[in-house]
Amino acid sequence: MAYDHEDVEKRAQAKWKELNLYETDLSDTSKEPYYLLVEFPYPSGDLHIGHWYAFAVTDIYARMLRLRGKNVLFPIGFDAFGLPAENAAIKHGVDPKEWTYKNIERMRDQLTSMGASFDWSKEVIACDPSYYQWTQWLFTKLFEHNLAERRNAAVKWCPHDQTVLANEQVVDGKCERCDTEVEEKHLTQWFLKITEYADKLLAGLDELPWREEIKEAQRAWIGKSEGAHLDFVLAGREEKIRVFTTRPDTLFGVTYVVLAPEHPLVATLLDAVANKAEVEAYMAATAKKTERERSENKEKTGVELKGVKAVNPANGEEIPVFVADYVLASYGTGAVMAVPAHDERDFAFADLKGLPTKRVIEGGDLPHTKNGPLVDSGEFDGRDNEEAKWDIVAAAGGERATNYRLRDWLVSRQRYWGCPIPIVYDPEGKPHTIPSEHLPWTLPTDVDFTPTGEAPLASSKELKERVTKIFGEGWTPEYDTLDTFVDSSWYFLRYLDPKDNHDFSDQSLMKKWLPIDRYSGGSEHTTMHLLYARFFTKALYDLSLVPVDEPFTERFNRGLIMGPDGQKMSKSKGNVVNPDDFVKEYGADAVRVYLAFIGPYNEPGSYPWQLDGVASMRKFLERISRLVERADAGAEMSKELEQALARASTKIVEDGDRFKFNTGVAALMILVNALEDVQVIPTSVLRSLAIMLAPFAPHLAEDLWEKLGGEGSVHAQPWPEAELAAEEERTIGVQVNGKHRGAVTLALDASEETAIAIARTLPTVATAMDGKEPKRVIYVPGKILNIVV
RNA sequence: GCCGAGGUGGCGAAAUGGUAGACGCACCGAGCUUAAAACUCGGAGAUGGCCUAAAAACCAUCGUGUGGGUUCGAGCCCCACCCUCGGCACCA
Repeated sequence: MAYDHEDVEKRAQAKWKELNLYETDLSDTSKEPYYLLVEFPYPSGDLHIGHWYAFAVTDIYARMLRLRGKNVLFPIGFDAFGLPAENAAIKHGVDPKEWTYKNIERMRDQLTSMGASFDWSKEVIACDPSYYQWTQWLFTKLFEHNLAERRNAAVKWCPHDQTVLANEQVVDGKCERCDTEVEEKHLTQWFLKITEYADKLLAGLDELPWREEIKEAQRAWIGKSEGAHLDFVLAGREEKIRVFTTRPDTLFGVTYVVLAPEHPLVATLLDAVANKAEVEAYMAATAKKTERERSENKEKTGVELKGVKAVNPANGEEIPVFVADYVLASYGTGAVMAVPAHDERDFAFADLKGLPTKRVIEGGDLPHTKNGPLVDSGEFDGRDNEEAKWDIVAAAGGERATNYRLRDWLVSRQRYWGCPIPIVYDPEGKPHTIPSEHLPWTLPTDVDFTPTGEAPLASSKELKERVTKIFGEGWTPEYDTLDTFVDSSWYFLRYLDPKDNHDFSDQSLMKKWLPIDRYSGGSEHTTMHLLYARFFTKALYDLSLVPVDEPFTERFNRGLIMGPDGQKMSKSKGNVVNPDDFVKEYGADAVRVYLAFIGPYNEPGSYPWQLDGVASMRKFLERISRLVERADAGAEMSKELEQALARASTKIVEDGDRFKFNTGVAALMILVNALEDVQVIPTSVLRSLAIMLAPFAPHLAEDLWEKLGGEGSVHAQPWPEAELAAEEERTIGVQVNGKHRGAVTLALDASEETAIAIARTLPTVATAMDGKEPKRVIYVPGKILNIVV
């Protein structure tokens, strides 16, 4: 009794479109607003299994919330700037814009065909001038408030993609996109000052009810360290070396000082050192190494600056100064005080160079990194190291300092298909924002896409002429474009007012709809997009442009769908599952139900795609359609049926709110199993079943609703709020001496005496009691009876 | 190394401190069928016992990574350890 899923799907989708079911009236005040967000996709052109898992399962929740009477905003858009379009342009000579919009059109169809209930009227497309105009406007606001800055810095460069990258886009020293080893370059680039928000980003996490692993990953990424700045004067010279340390308590144990090879003082001191040639050779050698090579080579290297001595501010001791690449120029002050007795790295280096080790904290073997009483530390001897820490800093003339691992966000890219940075340079080379009347500052089309390391926009004649015409002779354009993560840092604000030509969003709607109730996405964005979006929101909040300082109340990172072999899907392993094949054979609904059933959605686990899984869900759906043929309007509603319905309804709602759709589906199966034992089923029961099925299998549910004579759409019905009747009796376990010995069914108000009497009739209980009388009885009505003899 | 999340049948998994393994996959048996598919019914943690022609039912012991502990009672709480996954890592 197979149903024709293609026909059912086509009819249902046409019906929803005609009824305009999913367009959210944002100003509606009769229902409680709920903003459900899922990360907008890059329009790669084809929906893979990951897209299905992301959108179809989130859609189940959107539909469930609507049935439960919420005014649900469930928008969609496209993160449409980015490299693949440009690469297609380079490879096949197509227009990146055309390529992108063609893909968007295709993906709209695919998303509709999975039965996703997106509100397409709110669609945003990041590469559309009506959108990027406001990306540009927001950038100018950040620039005006000194949160965007152009400066020269050591940056990561991807030689394959021919562009700089943000720190967050470098994974294990490789480009996140193309896996190419990144290089370090010194370039003048645009940065957003996310580090100014490091503390706020950290503090905000404490209040968020997110899973600990997401919060911890962000905390680790921000990497706050509290310590002190201390100055080591150079003996007989003007200069001093400023170090950052988290262990000022060990100051008396410093036996040498180390500068990073890139530290500016190294060059200054070069003429003063006795071994200039050796130092220069070392600097040249380290300059050739990537940061990754340096950190992978645990064997430390370095040379002494002979003839130079630093003075320990605590005791006036003169100690040697080294240049070594185990000290990073980019962290702290680029210089450290070395305490071999209480730091593993310094210990290793001192060991290598035969440098002295001086213990200042009592305790175990060296290097000893734990706390303890101070020794050999002058007036501080005997005090607890932690307790004396700040007194030592004060005595040494230092000051408290905090350092972050987080770096400012590098946002300029030497690529074409991105949002043009809304900046022009005056004849002196000073940057100016482009006034809002000239926004959108459109992306020129007369460019050469071939990557040369030079930004493609530099080849545009039109752009240069445009700048000259508007700003005058001698003014020049900015040629870089923005990182696409800038586009995606605020798209969720635009959904509230996507067509507004006068503002980036609507203030009163933001007040009503923000923060976003629930944001569903991938764990790969934990320290990228999710951090950037929080930063943007906080910055815009401080500029009074948005009413909230955290964008997302709840965040769920979904798991990963693996190949049938349990391995990550990849073409080279040949284990890639194409959802289209399954949709064609079993229907979109079966694939949706399978994805919901595969495992909990609230945990970032990984689930293998079982080849028989979708088929079994299809069978389940067919069993439901067969049930519907047994509908009888005159059949009597029994108490058992009512309870079965109530149990399913309650369970699905509870589990849905926890993003546990697997047990929700199971609850539905239990109900269906029970209904199969009933000869004639009241129509009202089956209608309730159709409504509860609707979030999971929206097309079939619509079809069944019609067959059951329901009015309108099943998706516009109220959730069946059957009430769970108070139970009268329950089967509970009986234990003797804490060991399970059987089960008895008891009235919930049965007395302890009754419970014991009935339990004793069980042979297993009687045997276990061995004729003895109970010494103690634990009886929790409805839960357990434990007889201790 | 540090931080976080986990570890339950052949597989995906379920269980507010109270009958561990719901629900499903795969599997086994039976029915329907000329046959198969589909469908329907039933079974199933392991080991042993009892009864048998054989099975079921029934009974016992063991069983949620390992070892301890708290508790009348632990998959769940506490301590130590092992393993898997994720994050950070020469960050001073």
